[in-house]
Amino acid sequence: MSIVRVALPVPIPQLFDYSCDSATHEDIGRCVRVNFGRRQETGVIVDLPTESDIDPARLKPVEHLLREVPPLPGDWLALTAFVARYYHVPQGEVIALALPPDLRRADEVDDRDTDPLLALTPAGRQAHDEGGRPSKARHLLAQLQAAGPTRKSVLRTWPEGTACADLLRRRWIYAVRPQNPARTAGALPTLTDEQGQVIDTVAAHAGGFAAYLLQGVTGAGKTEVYLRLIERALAAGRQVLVLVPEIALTPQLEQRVVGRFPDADIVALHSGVADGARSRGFVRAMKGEADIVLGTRLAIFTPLPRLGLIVVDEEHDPSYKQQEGVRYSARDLAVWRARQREVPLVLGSATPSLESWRHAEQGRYTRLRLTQRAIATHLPTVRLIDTRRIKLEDGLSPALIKALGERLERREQSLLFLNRRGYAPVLSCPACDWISACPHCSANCVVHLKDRRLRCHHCGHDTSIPHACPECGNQDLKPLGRGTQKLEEGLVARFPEARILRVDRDAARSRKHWLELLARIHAGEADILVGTQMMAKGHDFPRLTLVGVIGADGALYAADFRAPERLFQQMMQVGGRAGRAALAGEVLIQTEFPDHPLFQCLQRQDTDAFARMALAEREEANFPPFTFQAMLSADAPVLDDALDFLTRASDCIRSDAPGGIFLYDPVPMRMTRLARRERAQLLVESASRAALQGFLSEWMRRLYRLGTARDVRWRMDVDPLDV
DNA sequence: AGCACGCCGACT
DNA sequence: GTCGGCGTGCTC
Repeated sequence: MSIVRVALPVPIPQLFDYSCDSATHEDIGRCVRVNFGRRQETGVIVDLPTESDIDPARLKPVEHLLREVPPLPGDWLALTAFVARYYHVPQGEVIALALPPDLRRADEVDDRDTDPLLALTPAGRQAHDEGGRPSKARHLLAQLQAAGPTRKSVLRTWPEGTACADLLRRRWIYAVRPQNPARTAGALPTLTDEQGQVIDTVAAHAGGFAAYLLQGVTGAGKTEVYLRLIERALAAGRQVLVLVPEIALTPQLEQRVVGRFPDADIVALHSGVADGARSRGFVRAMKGEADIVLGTRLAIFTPLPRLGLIVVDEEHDPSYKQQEGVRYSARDLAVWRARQREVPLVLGSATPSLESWRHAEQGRYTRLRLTQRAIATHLPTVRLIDTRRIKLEDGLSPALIKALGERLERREQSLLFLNRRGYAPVLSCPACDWISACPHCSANCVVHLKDRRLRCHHCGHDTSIPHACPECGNQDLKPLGRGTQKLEEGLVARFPEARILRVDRDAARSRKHWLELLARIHAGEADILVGTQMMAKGHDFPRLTLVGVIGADGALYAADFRAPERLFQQMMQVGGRAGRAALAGEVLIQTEFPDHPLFQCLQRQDTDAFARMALAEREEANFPPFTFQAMLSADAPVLDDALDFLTRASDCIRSDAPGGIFLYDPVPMRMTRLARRERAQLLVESASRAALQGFLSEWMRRLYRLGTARDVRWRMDVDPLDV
């Protein structure tokens, strides 16, 4: 009779022991079905302890041990254990998040992908021809050579069929992908000297852990560097993990990877991938069959037995941080995982996060630079338009209007960037004080004139636009401010001959809509694009030569200390859209603060100067990355209950907090009300990550014991992005 | 989180 | 007299 220690998907910071006659160490990492309280749950065996702290008589037996699926590997369990420790969440919740739902239920995994057609690789043919000491593996190899490509299920019935996994592991055989086009042996782009040096540097230490911060402006050829490094890893028989930001709407990198490695087994993991395919990809990766896993933050949890390289593209992107549930940072976990598996890690960005920048400064990461634009001729020129003394027409300055007119004449594309969708951010009554406040949030409902709706962009509240003021009956309600729809409307009136295309979350409702829009833009069916931040990323538009930025100043007023960093990153990114190919690009930024250092750095496109300045400010103010933070937040139907909880949470440890730990006072969150709940937060800070972690462990122990009023919910966020 | 138990208020 | 409110406590 053995004891199994099980992680269950419940918000209790413990593991649970069960008895199980048949379990052995081979079963660590396997799913089990167990009775838990009144109900049944699926968990994962994380250990096989010799004895339990629980009275043996109280141990319930495991209901079912699922042996149909291979066990999760030890390093994967270690990763989930680390996430549980670092982010202070129960390991069972981490596992529930990391494991595809189908797998946790251990349904029969679809055979379409698990029964691949197997064939010899060149290495396999070589091994076969060379002969060597007879073994099961070589015997099976000879059979397969004679029989030609064979389904795995068939091969398994052969005398030495069990050696199949061994052959796959040695990369003597591979899964033939039916839809593979013939390998395009087209000429690879010529590398610049810089690219060559970067690749050599990383490749020189391919055998162990090393973190690289690859800094290169848009068009400097970061992707080509990734591809060459991937190529080398694959040639060495290793798997590669590539993380991309949550704009999985852009299939761009995926296409380039697929195009470059047509023979590789590539697993894509993003929000557009259905559960079934996700499970199959997970299993293929775990079995060592997949060569490349390309996905958004969740992909960091893919088990990869032959892992040889991790790439994090656009490492500064905030979408690597999960903002609910288990609040992990996939970028930070990538560093941990690379160290754990002793493989190199490449963090790429044109505008690195200040956290990574600091790590590079401290020598924890090796900085690599790509300064030359590999593709286009020049960087775009950036012009700041001082809007303080000029009259704007439809939100546009004369200079921007003139620039747009010139592009129309030259039949080039323009992009107007306005990070505010809808027609106007608020509807107001000039006669009284009424505004279109959301009934559930401390935010205003946005006017969507197209479908005559008022919508809250935070909670989704949706009503029709009233015909008269609900307060005073005035029929003349005025939309205030300007969103993408209104900007579009003004442009249509001003440039009636131009083809104007709005690209925001309303226009690109689904992946399908978005791909259609992209296709139209590429086909040259638009002269002026009006877009939100979804236009900032990915995609190069060859005829795009003008980017106009409207309403950038908001970030300068923002209370969030990271707002300027984000603005700079976004501006650099959106500016990078302009003038690729042979056409020179121009970026016009309308601002009331043309002298602001941020805009000055932007004009010179001097990322280093901006980073130095921003870091100096952060150090002065004692903000991250010079200090480490955690945020305890609570919400309840009534603000006072949330504040009350946080006060008690603070009181339960305040007197025991070691020196160097700063506990702030509980305060209402910036957006206090969200979806009928009122929210408050309590910040903890320390100059030492270890000290903060030690404090958090003790605090969490006490918090779980602290009684919670029934309608209060709380959570801990380690390394929060929004403070 | 669920789901029990348990102890006080207004209802057939 | 019961149905049911939600405070408290436990789940191997």
